Order: sequence, then structure tokens, then C-alpha cells
Amino acid sequence: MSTDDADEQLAFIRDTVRRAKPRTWRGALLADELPVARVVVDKGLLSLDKFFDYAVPANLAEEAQPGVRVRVRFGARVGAGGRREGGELYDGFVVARLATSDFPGVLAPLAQVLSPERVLTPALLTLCRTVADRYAGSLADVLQLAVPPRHAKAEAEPSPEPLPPPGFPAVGSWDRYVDGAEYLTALADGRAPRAVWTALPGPTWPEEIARAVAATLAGGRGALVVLPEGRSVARVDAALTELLGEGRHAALAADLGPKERYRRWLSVSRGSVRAAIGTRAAMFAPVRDLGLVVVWNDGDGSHSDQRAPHPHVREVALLRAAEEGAGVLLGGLSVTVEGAQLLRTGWARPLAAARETVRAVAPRVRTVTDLDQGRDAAAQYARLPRPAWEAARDALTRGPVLIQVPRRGYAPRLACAQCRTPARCRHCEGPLAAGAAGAVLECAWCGTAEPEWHCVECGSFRLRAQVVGAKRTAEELGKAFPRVPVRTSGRDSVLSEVSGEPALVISTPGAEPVAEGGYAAALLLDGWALLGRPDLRAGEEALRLWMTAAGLVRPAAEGGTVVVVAEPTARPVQALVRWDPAGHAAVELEERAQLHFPPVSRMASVTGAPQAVEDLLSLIRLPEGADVLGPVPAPGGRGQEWERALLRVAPGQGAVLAAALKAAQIARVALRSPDQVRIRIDPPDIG
DNA sequence: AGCACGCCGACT
DNA sequence: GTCGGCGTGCTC
Repeated sequence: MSTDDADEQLAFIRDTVRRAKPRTWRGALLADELPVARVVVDKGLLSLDKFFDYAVPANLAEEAQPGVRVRVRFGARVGAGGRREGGELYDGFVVARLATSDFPGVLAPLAQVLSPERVLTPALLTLCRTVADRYAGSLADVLQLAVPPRHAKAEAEPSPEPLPPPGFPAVGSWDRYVDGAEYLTALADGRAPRAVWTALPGPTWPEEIARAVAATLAGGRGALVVLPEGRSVARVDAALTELLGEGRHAALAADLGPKERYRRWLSVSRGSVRAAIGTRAAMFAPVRDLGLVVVWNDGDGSHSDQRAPHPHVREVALLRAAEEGAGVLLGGLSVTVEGAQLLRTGWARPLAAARETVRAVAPRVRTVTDLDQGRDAAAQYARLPRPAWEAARDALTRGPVLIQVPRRGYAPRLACAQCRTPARCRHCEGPLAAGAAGAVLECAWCGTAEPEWHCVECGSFRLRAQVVGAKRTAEELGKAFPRVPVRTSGRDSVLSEVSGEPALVISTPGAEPVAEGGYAAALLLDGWALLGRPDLRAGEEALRLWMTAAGLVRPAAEGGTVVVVAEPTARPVQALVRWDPAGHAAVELEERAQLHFPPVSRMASVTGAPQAVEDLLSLIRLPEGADVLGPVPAPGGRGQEWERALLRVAPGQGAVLAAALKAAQIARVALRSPDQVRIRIDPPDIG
């Protein structure tokens, strides 16, 4: 660049600043009012996670309002004579219109306004920013989760006129909960009651959710319900339609197709519909004047988003409630440790039934160890402990029987086939697993081969690893109970409902169909497989899965029986027998606190090639008292060794940890550290 | 991420 | 003297 060119450039910039009305590099005519558009560019790079200012051409002045989708040229370089060249077109959103820009250079113009629809509302923008910060992600990544793809035809249709608020609903079955009626009243009164709700077993919870929504709408505010899968969305959808009729709520199910989905999302965004329900993507639904956010069954893994930065429905719901002043209803048959923590800190109040109410509606729960001898021929054939077989046979005279079988491959650590003592490495006490060759045992921690394992407790040489899948269980039980229809519900074909006729219903956890009139009995098989998983949450998760199944069984007074095949002294088994999920969660929380585990501490995982992980760990500036655990070898690398480190900080330092991870990741990329590092706040699987 | 600019070694 | 190494910094 010659001296003349440089002077000209400086003069241009001075000119721009003085006139407070930037010219574009093409010199196009600019908007008279607010000629600067602040834009979030849809490029997920952490180092680009900020706003960029663009000049608003006069012809886009009307349409380029905050919240609209735009196209902008980004990444152009300045060529000879100060001219910009190249630069690719990116999607983005206008977040503000301004009179001036604090950018010292020359602004590029907006290339195009894709649509005048203001989809990124201020509340949604704030939420996405908060979520991005919480999860050490970029705003652009979160926006992709929060704002659905545009569908022009759906957008062209007007949304219907909003209906007036409904009347306050009848309290209905909420009267079974201590303070249940008061909770609904608080919602209708415009307050923000926050509750961890231990729902009673049985088929009434969808209706109870619907009443809470109706109470919120009655008070003139909006409501949001997020459930883990489409089947439960459909049930709450039906309950809402029953209570409110059509037109007051929108179900944002994933299987609707892009047009219908966007049409419904717009009806929420435009304020034409005040209540939204759906699966996890609905956590961002731009419900106006949010008065209540409901999360059902927050322990379900589906509530954790698979896409970066992996926000969790419960956490997003809590952030929204805090930001938007909404009430919270964190409900399920069981209670998560996170729920227990909200109770312990006093952030939320318990919403539960009195002990005698629970006893009146819960089924009778019996425990059986599968070490029980005395199997008769038929029971042996079906691989069932005799009491379980008898319970099924007895119940089949009265109705359908649910049999819950852990998924194949839901394999825990290897254990002695005889006494169930976990098989451990002789050197480091790590868990043994089948090695890469398949036949040889290896320690999953230190890799030492163990060719001659025998049980240290009972001397047996037999190991048990795999559970028998639902399909084979169905075959075997079919033979054990001839003339009884056998139905299966599992991964590939999930039944949502079965009739009240006697039948054996074999299901993997989470796929249990609802039975008309309730199941006469449920058998929860292979409990050891759930309890023995090498996961911090194994106990909590086992109880959740059992209660989900047991909650579909008739009350004890109507003969409803649950038989759980598991070690009777195990804490989750005892909690199931007592039907006390809240107590179980509270005890688990206490234990986690002592071990400095989440959710009391905040954790993050860092996974990738060893060098990349090391680079990140060397760059990160952790707060005082933070721990680095590992790195240790981790699965996931394709053809390459991967490592994973866990970072742990004290309660209250989650935001600092996220910020430090983000900064370190940016620094690592700037230093050309090779390969990717995956950062995950609140990793779901802590061995 | 791309893609520039920028400041030190071996070559026609 | 120049071509080119990849360190550092920017993208409105």
C-alpha cells in the first residue's frame, strides 16, 4: 500500500466516524435511520463468537429489524485500493439496529434480508447466550438448536388469532399432593412457584401436567412442557386438548415434517399460541411471557442434547425460569440427584403426596435374588426365579404382565456367574473386560491381561457378562406360558399401548407400553445388569427405570405386584420397595457431595488425541482449587488412541470453568494445536 | 477455520 | 539481492 493509499484510507475512516453514518465499500445508499445492523453470524467458531456490525442499505432499511434472518458476506480481505474482495455468504440474525458502530473500519453491507419474520426475539437471544456460556459453546451453535430452519410457505401463512385465556381448571388429582392445589393457584396468580414433583404412579400425570399448564394460561401467562420422547408428548398433548380444546397449545414433535413443525413454532413465536409442548428441542420454544416450565422425567438421557454444546433440558429450563421469572415443575415418578440438590439448597420446594396416599396407589413390590435355588422346571425353562414365575402366572389370570429386560449390550462390568462379585484386575482393582482379541480378559484401566481369572470370593471360573435380550426372553417365556399372547416393545418397535387382556409384554427399559387399566404385575429382570454398570448414576438410573415400569402397574389394593430380581439390600432396590425416590436421591446427593462429584461439584470432560488434550490442559487457567483427573485412555477415537481428562471445580465455579475452557480452546486453535478436542460440560457418563 | 501480513535462512 | 518458512492476528 502506498503512502497515498494509506492516507486515503485513514481519511475514509475519519470521515466515517465523524459523519456517524458509515459508508459501505461499494458506496451504496444507506438507511437514513439506524444505518448499522449488529449481526450474529452463523459460524460456530469460538473465536468468532461475538457480534459483527454491518451497514444497512437503504432498500433493506425497513425489513432489517432486530430478530430477522439475514445473509452477510464474511471473511473478505482488503485488496488493492482498499477494496474488499471475496468473502463467503453466511446466514445470520440481526440482533440490534444502531445509529453508529464502534468498529473502526469500514462496514460491509448486509447482503440480503432472508425474511422479515423476527424469529430471534430478545428473550430467545438472551437465553441462547446464557446457554452458550453455561456450556462453553458458541452462540451460533446454540442458535442452530433454538431456531428451526425457515419454511417460506409456512411463514407466508398468517397464524390464527390468539384465544382468550381459559378459566382456572379444576384441581383434579392434584388434590392428592400436599400443597398441590396451592401450587396451581400460585401459577394462576402470576407467581413463580418452583417445585420438584414426585408424581404418583399411575396414568394421571399427563392430566396433572395439563392442569398446571391450564392454571398458568388462566393467569394470562404462557407455559412450556418438555418431555423425553414422542409417546409422552402425545399423552400430554391429548390431556391438554381434553382440558383446553384445540388452539391454545402447540405440540412441537419432531416427526411432523419441516413445514408443520415450523408453522407451529411460528404460532408460538408470534404469540398466537401461549403453550408449547415437545421433546428436547422445545426447550427453546419462544413462549411469550413464560409463567411455567415443566420438565418431565429429567433423569432420562434424551433430555441431553446430542449436538454441541450439549445443553440439558433441565438446566435450560432452570436458566429460563431464572431469566424469565417463570415457575418450575420438575416432575417424574423418580427424583434425580439434581432435583434433590434444588431441594437441598431451597431453590425449589418438594411437591409430593403424603405417605399413606403413596401406599394407596403404589403396587406391592417384592424382591427376589436370582441366586434363589428351587426353580421348578417351568421357571427354569424361562430363566426366572421361582417367585417371579409364580407372580407372573398368578397375575396373568387378571390382566397383562409387564416384563422389563435390560437391553442386550447394556452390559455391566464382568462379574462372577455364581456369586456376582465383580471381576477385578489383580494389579489395580480396575474392571476386567473382554480384550480387543475377544477371548482374553483385560483390565479396562491398566490394560493388564488376565488369562486365568477365577472368582476371589467363591472360586468359580465362570463369568457372566451379557444379559439375555428381550427377543430371546420373549421366546423363552412364550414356551413357559403357552397360550398367553406375547408382545415385545423395544428399540426398533416401541408399542405405546396394550389392551387390558392377559398377555406377556416384554419390554426394554424406557419402551414400556401403557396398559389399559394398568398391568396386573411387572417383573423387573436382571437387576444386577442395571445396578452393576460402571457409572456414577447406575443406582439412580436403575431406580428410575424400575419406577417407570412399576408406575404402570395397578395399585396394591387391586392386586398390582412388582417383582424385582436384584440384590435386596441394594439401596435402589430398597427405595423401590419403600416407593421413596426422593429419599433415595437425597442420600445419593449426600454421597456425591462427600466424594466431590456432580452435581455438587461441576465437572467437564476434555476428550481427544493425547497431544491435543495435553495442549488444552497446558493452556487452561483453572480457578483455585480445581482438580484435573487423568487424562486416561478413552474410547471414541477412530483408529487413533484418544484420551479423556475430567476437570472438577467447587460449587459456584461452573461459570468460571466454562469460561476457562472456552478461552483455552480458542488459544489452542490459535496455536495450531493439532486435532480436535471435545469439551463437554456435565459429561453424562462419569465412570 | 481460512487467509492475510511479517520477519529470518538458502538460492537463481 | 529474492523466494518462502510458518508465527501472529483478523474476520464487521
